[in-house]
This record gives sequence, C-alpha cells and structure tokens, in this order.
Amino acid sequence: MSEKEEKSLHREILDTARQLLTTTGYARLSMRNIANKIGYSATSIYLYFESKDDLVHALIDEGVELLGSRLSEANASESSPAGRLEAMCRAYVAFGMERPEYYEIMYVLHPEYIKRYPAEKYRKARRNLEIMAAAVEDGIGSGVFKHAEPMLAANLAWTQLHGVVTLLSSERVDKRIDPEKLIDAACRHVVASMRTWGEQVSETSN
Amino acid sequence: MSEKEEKSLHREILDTARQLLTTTGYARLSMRNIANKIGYSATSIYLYFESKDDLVHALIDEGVELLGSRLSEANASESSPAGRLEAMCRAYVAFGMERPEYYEIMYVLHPEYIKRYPAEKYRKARRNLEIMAAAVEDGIGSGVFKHAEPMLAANLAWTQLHGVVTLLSSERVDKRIDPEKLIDAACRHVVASMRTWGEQVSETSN
DNA sequence: ATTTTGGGTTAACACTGTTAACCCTTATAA
DNA sequence: TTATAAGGGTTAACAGTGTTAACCCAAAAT
Repeated sequence: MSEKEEKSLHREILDTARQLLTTTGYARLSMRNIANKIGYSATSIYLYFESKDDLVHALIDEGVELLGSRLSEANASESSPAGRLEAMCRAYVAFGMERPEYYEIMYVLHPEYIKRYPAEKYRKARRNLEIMAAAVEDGIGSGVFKHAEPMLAANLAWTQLHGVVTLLSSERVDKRIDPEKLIDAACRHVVASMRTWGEQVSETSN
Repeated sequence: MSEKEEKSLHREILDTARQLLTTTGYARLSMRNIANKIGYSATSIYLYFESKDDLVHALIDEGVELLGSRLSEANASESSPAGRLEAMCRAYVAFGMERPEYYEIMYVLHPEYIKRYPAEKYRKARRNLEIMAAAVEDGIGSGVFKHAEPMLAANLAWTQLHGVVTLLSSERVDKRIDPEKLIDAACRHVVASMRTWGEQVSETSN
C-alpha cells in the first residue's frame, strides 16, 4: 500500500490468484493461500468475489482471452485455409502445453469441482472454435476441403487437439512416444482429414 | 453380518466404494461416506488400504480390466484390421460415455489429486493400447494401412478418442452438435487416416 | 451529534484425508 | 492356568478446505 494504493483489492486478489495458479497449480489455489500472500483474511475475498468458482471464472476468462489472441495471431500468420488451420492447431496445442494450469481450469476440471462457466461467457469461449470453423469454411469454399459440416469438422479437430494436450500434459502417453512427433502428427492429421473427407464414407469391410 | 460374514471387509469396502463412485461420482467419494454406508469408522478402511489413493487405484484396476474386456470383445467381433480397429474405437468411446466415473479416475484426474498409478500396474493399462496397435500392425502387414509407426498411430487414435469422450461427457461441446455424429465421425476418421497416411506429408502451402 | 455504510475482521460450521492412542476379544506361550 | 501377544476395531485429534454469521471500527452522510 505504499506506491500504488489505488490498485484495488479486486485486482490484487486476481493477480495473486493467477500467480498462485501458474506457479503452484490449481490444487494449491485456496482462499487462505491467496489471502495470506496479500496480507488479508480469507473471508475478505468474498467482498469482491461471490465464491471461489467466481474467482476461477475470472481466471478462465483470462485464459480464453489468451488462447483467443494466440489463435487469431496464428490465423493471421498464414493466408491459405489449410495453412491457417494448421497454424491454429499448433497454436492451440502450444497454449495447452505451455499453460497447463490455464488449460486445466478451462477445459479439464470436472463441472463437479468447478461450477459451470456462466452461459453468457460461453460465447467468447465459443468464438475461439468459430475462428477455426471459419478457416474450414474458407477451405470448403475454395475447394481444397471437402466437408459438408464445418462446425462438426471444427469440433472434430478440437477433440483431436484436446486429446493430445490432455494426455500429453498429464503424462499418460508412453514415454517411448516422442511428444513432438505426436503433436506434429495430430496437427498435420487434422488438416489432411479436411482434404479427404468424401473417401471415408465407404464401408469398412475390408 | 447375517448371511455372508466371510465377505471380507476388504471386499465390502471396495464394493461400497465402487457403488458410491458410480452413483455419486468421484467428488463425493470420501472415506467417511464409504465407512458410513457399511457401518464402520472411517479409519478402519486404513486397515485394508494404505490410503484413499490406494483404494482408488484398486478401482482403476477394475476400470482397466473392464475396458480391456470390451476392447478384446470388439477386436474379436470383426476379422479385417480396419473392421477390428473401428469396432475398438466405438467400444472405447462407448465405455467412456457409459462409465464416466471409471473413465474419470482412469484418464482424467490430474496426478495432483490422485497419486500416480503404480508403475507396475501400468503394463496392464498399456496392454489395452497394444491391442489397438496390433490391429494397426496387421493392417500395415496386409497393405490396407500405410503407416510407418504403429505405436505412434495407435496413440494418435487414442488421443482422438480420448478428446471426444472427455469433451462430450464434460458437456463442453456445443449442444447444436449431435454427439452421435461426432463420435461416428471420430471413429470413421481414425480408421480412414490409417489408410491414407502417405499423402499427407506434402507441404500445406495451398 | 447521530446514524449509516463500506471494508475489514474473528469465530465457527461442516467437510476432507490421515495419524496416534486406545480398547477389547481371541489366540498363543510359559 | 495364567501371562502375553496380536488382530480388528474404535475415538480424538490435526491440518487443511470453502463458506457464513456476527462483529468492529473509521469515515461519510444526515
């Protein structure tokens, strides 16, 4: 409270929570831990946040924003639909691997432990997927991608990337598998599948 | 203690834990909850299990076994490598969607909350992936699949399926997407990608 | 001068996993 | 037969969690 006392407690709490989250992980992000770090009592946090979930939702917001800017950046770095899509895939995985704590509260934690992300805020989160869907649509428009449903395709891509991120960063993938190779395969894979969609409707009988 | 008193407490604890897990989820699986249901004190559980993690590991064992039998069954239900692989994909996702509580403790919970699954037991869990890898190898052998690294391919398939299961069952996928369609796309997709691997090494410049 | 209010506190509740100390019955040993 | 040991269970307690209720005090408003 020496130099910047108008740095509202709301901000200070959020800053400390973020720092605690990124350094020690969600498991050790407790109201009392936050309060201790800033020299207040734990209950004073409730003057600025409805609940711990409310606080975490604010952090999720930051994460969504962060990922969004990464995706937009990747999207702008390439011109072709395929190039844009692949760049975004790599950006998505990179975000997930570099900021596992953010990723955890955003996409991993069970809704049992952390209350539902408010419906209104969903739109911003969904926007991120729509950026990818747009690239898919462009690809379809220019004929390089053959796919009937862009949203379905984008979600399929998302599940692939999400699977790679979560299994890798929870260290469940066999160590004999090179993570970089897996990531690379997944990203190239997502793009490749957009090109060849029609051929796979054939029955898998042989 | 009336009819079957030789049903050891060890078993009784495990049975109650499983029931509690599958009905109320991991979030409400506590030592005291288990103990109350069987009329013992919470600490008596420690006479039969080292810790809560130890107990959960036993449940994970069951889950691994369950999934394993499902995969084997699927593997045996078809003859062609492609058919076997696709059947296993569907079996994997079906297991994940039907038994989300098992799936959660097996593949979702952060190692921060639940201690590392013992290294020795890993082999059994890994066996499940190896069943899938075997189908991939067979496909390569018979020429229908073009892939250099079966283990990498199997892991890539795994990440795709895992992503679908986790995002769907945590209800993070937009409701306008039909879950069945997404699952179907993912499974067909995994198989299809095995057939056309060589073509995707080309640069994504257009 | 009195009242209201904003911003903070402490105490407490109901949980969690886990440990230490104890208790009682049964089986074993001297 | 008596003393000892062991098995199987208990209660009390610790350190931690999110959250609520009651309180307290200084500053602003009436």
